[in-house]
Amino acid sequence: MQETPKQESLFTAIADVQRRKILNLLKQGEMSVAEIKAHFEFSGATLSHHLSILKGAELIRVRRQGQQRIYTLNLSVLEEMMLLMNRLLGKD
Amino acid sequence: MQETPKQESLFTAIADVQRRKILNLLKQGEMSVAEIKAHFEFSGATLSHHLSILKGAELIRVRRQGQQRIYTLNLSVLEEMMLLMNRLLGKD
DNA sequence: CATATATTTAGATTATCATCTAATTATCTA
DNA sequence: TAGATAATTAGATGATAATCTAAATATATG
Repeated sequence: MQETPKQESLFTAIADVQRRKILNLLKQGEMSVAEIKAHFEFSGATLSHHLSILKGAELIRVRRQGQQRIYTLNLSVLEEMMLLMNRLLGKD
Repeated sequence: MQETPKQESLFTAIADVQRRKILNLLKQGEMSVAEIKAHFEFSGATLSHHLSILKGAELIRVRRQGQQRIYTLNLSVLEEMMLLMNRLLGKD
């Protein structure tokens, strides 16, 4: 069974430890970039980069609220990710 | 919850598409290096490199059989991997 | 409208990683 | 034991990715 670019992007997205930390953080609930940033050492530009990769993989969603951007986990893609993992690792 | 080096190595191991293909291939059953190699374009040295990363993550096991080395999936670590994914992505 | 705040984008740098060829190790067999 | 076969290891190279600073964009507010 062939792997799609979208699936590829999921594996790439979770390959980085900082991005996994961001995902974990967002399990607490939606957060602005500044709120997320408060949990990390790296620059805002780097955070923006990671968020864009997570968003590209559709693991998170954004909405605008004034001058802030609020990020949330995208649960449906998380579920798809689990299916993918099952397929990669499972016996079917 | 803190991520261990072993868990880190699992995410790194599945990050590469070729390694994911190797895992998929081994779902068919155990194989020697030469048998695995027959499915890919890259050199034996590169294959050896990928196998060593998968082995480092304990996703596969090796045993010797004459001058060959036979690789098999390590199902217990695959299950652990699923738990990890659940924890990363799940709601708990 | 000018300035402040929030975030992203551009461009450069550095580190990591996949890959290669050549050399090495280990095993088998004539 | 010499030569052949199987696989790994060493060392180098090129590509990709994480990170930074500086600049740009967008929004809010005095």
